[in-house]
Amino acid sequence: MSDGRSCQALTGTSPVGAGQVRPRRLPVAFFARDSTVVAPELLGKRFVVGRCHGRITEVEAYTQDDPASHAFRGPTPRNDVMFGPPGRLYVYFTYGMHHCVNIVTGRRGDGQAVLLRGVKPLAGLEAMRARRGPVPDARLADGPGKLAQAFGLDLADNGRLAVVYDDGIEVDVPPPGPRVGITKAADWPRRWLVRQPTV
DNA sequence: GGAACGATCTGC
DNA sequence: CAGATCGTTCCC
Repeated sequence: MSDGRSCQALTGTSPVGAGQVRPRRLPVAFFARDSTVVAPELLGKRFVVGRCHGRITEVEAYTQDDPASHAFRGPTPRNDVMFGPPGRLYVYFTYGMHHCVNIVTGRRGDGQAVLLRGVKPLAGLEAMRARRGPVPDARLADGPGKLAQAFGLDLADNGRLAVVYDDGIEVDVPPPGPRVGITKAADWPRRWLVRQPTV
């Protein structure tokens, strides 16, 4: 920890911490805002679970007044974490076979979250490949279910603290577009993707 | 107690 | 474009 080598790994051409400034972990306060504000700001940030790191490339915002949100009808055993403190992972199981990963936003009691829909793998590629099987690296985590599988996240991780770093990378934040994979309020412009797929 | 429906992915 | 596959939620 205190030797020079661990610092070296965070500088230079390494994909981890490739920005100009020292990587800074996003504080809980970052997430204690409306999901429609937090979501676009998460683009270009680095999502970390153990050794697996990924540059966030696609997100969707869900608020409590959103008919498409799990929080729309109030707290339930499944969505309870959404109403808890910000900065936690809200993981749910769907379609009988997939997990999806959110980060809770807003104040305690709000019922908001940002769905992580895609990241570009930066580190821990071996673990991701092992979990995802024979697919191109670019396809390891370019979808909500794939992202959860690549990072090894499931219901056991529901409510855990989210680990996200700001590497100081400049991201051209695009205007939001309609959401996908839902039937209710799909046209609400609450989906953000980085312009160039290779952030 | 039962039925309908997914914030999806993959292969045909 | 349909099938996989099962937990959650809602209705009776």
